[in-house]
Formats: sequence, structure tokens, C-alpha cells
Amino acid sequence: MKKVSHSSDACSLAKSMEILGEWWTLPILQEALLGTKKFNDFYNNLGIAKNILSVRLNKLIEEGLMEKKAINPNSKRSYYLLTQKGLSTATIIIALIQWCDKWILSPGEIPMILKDRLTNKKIPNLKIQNESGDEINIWDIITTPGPGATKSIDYRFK
Amino acid sequence: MKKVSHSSDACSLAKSMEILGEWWTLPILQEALLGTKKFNDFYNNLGIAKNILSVRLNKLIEEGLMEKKAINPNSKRSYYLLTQKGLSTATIIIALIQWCDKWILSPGEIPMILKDRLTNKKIPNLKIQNESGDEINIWDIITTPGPGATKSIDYRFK
DNA sequence: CGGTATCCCATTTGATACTG
DNA sequence: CAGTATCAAATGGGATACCG
Repeated sequence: MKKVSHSSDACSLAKSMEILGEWWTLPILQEALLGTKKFNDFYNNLGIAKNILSVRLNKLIEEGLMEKKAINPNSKRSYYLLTQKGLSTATIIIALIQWCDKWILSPGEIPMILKDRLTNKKIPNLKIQNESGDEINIWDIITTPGPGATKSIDYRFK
Repeated sequence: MKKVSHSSDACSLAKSMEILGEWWTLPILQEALLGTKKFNDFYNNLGIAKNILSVRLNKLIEEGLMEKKAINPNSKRSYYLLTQKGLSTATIIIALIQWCDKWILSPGEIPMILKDRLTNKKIPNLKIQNESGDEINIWDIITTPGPGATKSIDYRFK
């Protein structure tokens, strides 16, 4: 059976997952964020099968997260570059990295540290904040139907 | 072939995905964050097959993201509750929701709005900040090997 | 190097039936 | 309600071969 799309009134998560949730998609994006641009570099660094890589890259292009640009006008070789839309998945990727480093790995197992180039200090964990920059407790998050809601249920984070 | 685990020196993302990246896992967690506790409520709200739901729930318990608690001592019925570890995936889920709402949906299509209960205002998008709370530009993120690095390469966000 | 095309099979998933 | 068991279908992934 087809891996059917997740359905729920709260479908933003589902929609994101349809684009980002396939195997290899997020690792490819991370690799791109780390500076990889060429097909073979993705291939070698990730250890992904070429055909899968090809499909994923094309889907990312199709969805507007990457674009393919010729290295120079008379070459067939090209770079796969992140668009703004692709770049902005960094928050998602960092959230996943930080969650792993906090909850899965012991401090000694952490493979990669993210730092701010300007201060040379570790980037702190993402926080859910209000408009004033104060941290919001998860239980203080409430949800209301948006204009595209199909049902008018009020959800509440737990 | 088996869906092989993603490999890369930067493996935190991969490890998170091994736990959270399967189909239905994140929607289940979102549903739990929205207050769902009972098997049948997950089943009905998500439209997931029962056997899959059962497997996912048990994996989440095994991984320490949820726990199963009897509703009362002499009942066989029980609640599936998020642990702290499970709760803290909220950041990931919110990152995914916000990315969709910003890059996929038009403003009129947004199905659910997250608000701060205390101020009743919309929760702003997650930001990558330094220790002082200043926003960091993606290009100013650098990466250095952590204690668990297998190779000693310095990566840099693009 | 930078891919595309085929093949093959394990895994996964949804449907259905069944149980306490 | 709260699951478990079984099953068939198909998708998805890796390997391999091939091409400009």
C-alpha cells in the first residue's frame, strides 16, 4: 500500500513531512548547509545510493528548496545550492541535532558543536519564546484554528 | 534492502531521525502534545492503522518518549503520556509547523495558530540565537568537532 | 565526473479478522 | 475500547551496469 499522507486538521506538520520526511532528505539538506554542492560530494559524504540521491535532489529542486546552477556557462557540471526556502530548514535541522545531543547522547559522544562565529561560543538550545523574547512553557502554548482550519476545534498543548 | 541508517560524521541528525523519522511518529507526538492520551483517540484522530499505531507507541515508550499509565489501578485501560524527553520534541514539531506555514501555505491556508496563553499573542518563529539572545545569521554558524567526533573536520554552515 | 536505467527484494503499511 | 495477528501489495532502497 502506498505510504498515505498523514491527515489531521493540524496538517502543517504533515505537509512539512511530505517534503522533508523521506529518508535522506534531511541529511542531504544538512550536508548542503555544511557546504556540499556537488553531486559526487553528496554521494561520497552521505553514502547514499546514486539513484536515490538523484531523486531526492530533484524533488528538492522541484519543491524549491534547492536550485541547480552550472559551474560555468560551457560546462555540464553544476552545483546544487540551497534557496532561501531550503536554507530556512536550518532551524528544523538544528532542533533535531540539539534534541539528540541533549536526550540521546552523553556529553562525551557529541560529534559536532555548533558555534557562533562572532562570539566563538556554543549556540544555545532553541527556545520557544513570546514576542518579548521570554521563554514560553509548553503548557502555556494554546492553539486556535487559523483561516484554513477545516474544523473549529481549539487544541491546547497538553 | 533494509532502510539503512544514515551515516555521516555529523550523526546527531541521523540519530534523531532514527527515533523520530519514521512515518507517523511525529504526527503521533503532535497529537499527544495536543492532549490525546488514549489509543482509540490516536487511532481516530490520525487515521492510522491500528497495528502501526501500536508499534509506534511501543517504540516511543521503549525510547523513553512516552509512558503508559493505567487510568486507575483496577482498570486495564491506560493513558499514553509524554515524558520530558517526549515533550521536548515540541521544538522540533513547532519548527516544522512554522516552516510549512511560512514556505508552503498561503496565509489564508494556515490551519492552526500557536499562541502564548499568557499574552494571547501568536508565537513568533523560532530563531537561532547566541547566548545574549541576539539572532545569529546562518552563515555565522560554524561547527567544530565535539568529543565524540570520528573525524576532525571543521565544517561550516555553507 | 555526473548522472540515468534496471533489477530485485526486504520492509512497511493498510486492511481485515479476532480477542478480552 | 484496546489492542494483537495475519496477509498481500507495493514502495523504497541498494547494487549494478551503463552513458556522455
